[in-house]
Amino acid sequence: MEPSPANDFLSHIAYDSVIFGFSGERLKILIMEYHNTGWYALPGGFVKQDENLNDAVKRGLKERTGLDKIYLEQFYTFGDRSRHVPEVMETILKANGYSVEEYRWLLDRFISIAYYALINYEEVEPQPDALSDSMGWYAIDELPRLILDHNQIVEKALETLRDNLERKLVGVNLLPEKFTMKELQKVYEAILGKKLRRTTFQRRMLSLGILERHEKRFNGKAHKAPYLYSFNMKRPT
Amino acid sequence: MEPSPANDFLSHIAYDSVIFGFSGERLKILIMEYHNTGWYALPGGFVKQDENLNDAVKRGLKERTGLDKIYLEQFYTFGDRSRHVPEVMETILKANGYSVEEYRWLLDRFISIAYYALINYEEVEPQPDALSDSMGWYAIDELPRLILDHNQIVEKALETLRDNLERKLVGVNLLPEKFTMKELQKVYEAILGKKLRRTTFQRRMLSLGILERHEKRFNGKAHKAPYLYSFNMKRPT
DNA sequence: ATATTATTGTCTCAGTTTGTGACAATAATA
DNA sequence: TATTATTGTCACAAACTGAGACAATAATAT
Repeated sequence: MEPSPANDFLSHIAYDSVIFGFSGERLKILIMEYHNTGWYALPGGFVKQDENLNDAVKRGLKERTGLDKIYLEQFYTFGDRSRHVPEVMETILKANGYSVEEYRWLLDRFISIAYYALINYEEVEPQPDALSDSMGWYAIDELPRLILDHNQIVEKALETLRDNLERKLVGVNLLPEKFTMKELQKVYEAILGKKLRRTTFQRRMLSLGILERHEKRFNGKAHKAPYLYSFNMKRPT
Repeated sequence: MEPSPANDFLSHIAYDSVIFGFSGERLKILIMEYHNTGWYALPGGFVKQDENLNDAVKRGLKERTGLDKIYLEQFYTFGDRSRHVPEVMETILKANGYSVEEYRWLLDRFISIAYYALINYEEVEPQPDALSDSMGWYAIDELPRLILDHNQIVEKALETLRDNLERKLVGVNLLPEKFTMKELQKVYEAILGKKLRRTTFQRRMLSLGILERHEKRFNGKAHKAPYLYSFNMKRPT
């Protein structure tokens, strides 16, 4: 997030984003580390007075990843009182040399609207924000402890992603434009956390009629080369 | 909603609830009518400073319906700038004789967290709030025009309800404790907006293994009496 | 008592989808 | 030219679904 005079933003309202990427056959998310605290958190931000909520999230995503057209979905709004721990933000501000006076609004209680994003891992150059000195990928089963309720937020994001996987075919958003059937299967397996049967998976995907088959990809490996496919539908924004 | 000094509530944050009931073989929702305006709206409210978001919604639901343990689900948070039309709230306040000065915070921009609730129609005694003179049931295909984006909110609630119907078996929450298979089928048909095949429906419901069969219900009708069933799982809160 | 009526619970059979293994095709290597 | 690892497809069984048939049965009419 970008500290700024209070009146630029709607008070009490924040968003957090769980940005999924896929690499090395594993599902990962982007985590920020705050300066001088050893604390980890989800990338997030605030909503400007004259800005749509969804646009605020897109803006933040663009700043952190450089990407414009990302699969993005709102999945839950977290509003428990217990997520209000002003000491956390106070410590972060101090560790960054910001005046607690000037940014007092950050110490208020916030309700956070949580989004998850699916991106092509290879296209991203993670950009830490002003308060954090790094942003990096963490496999979802090897996350550090995150501040506040951010671990719960990730948990719920994963749940939702799994629920939506079959119904909305979101898996393809984690891959490059063209991909092999095996790569697609690996994505599904990483999200669901279980192995799938190759023949059944291939048959089902093909029967959906939304994959377009292209040329083969020759890997230089000593076996039959797989076809490349692309997703053949307008992807949701 | 209950007008009140600004500092009792979190600014910029509201909730709206789409309360579904089932009666006369139709799916209906509770709609409020504001005093002296002819305007209709979803029942909603605000979150107290020291209150969990979910508890605020439960509190509001209790006030409007008298019911305590309701199936309740958060489904989307609406945050477009376009939903900020201060003239609407101003008119409503004036029409009710409230001082616009004192309740100026109500004219601010609000982000609304939307919930849907499923209740047993017969148990409810709708209670209008201070600003409205009536609250009544409207069939979902005969809704009046609602203020702001409330018609869209209902639309999205319905979509979500339909999506969740099969996965979460929420249908039973609209019926009394014990119900016949035919009644359950009518609920499903009302939600999905289409007829279902009796035998297939019955077979599927029974195969789920979550319905408990009880005594028959004798309607006094000249035909075989149906069994009563009850739902045999802890219902989500 | 007995026939009639409307609805319910269950079964059957065909058609479709899914789980599972088999197998030929094929890039690169030995 | 044989070998190797994988890919695309098929075949068959098992499970599930759509659609109709039919007996069982509460109340009413005869």
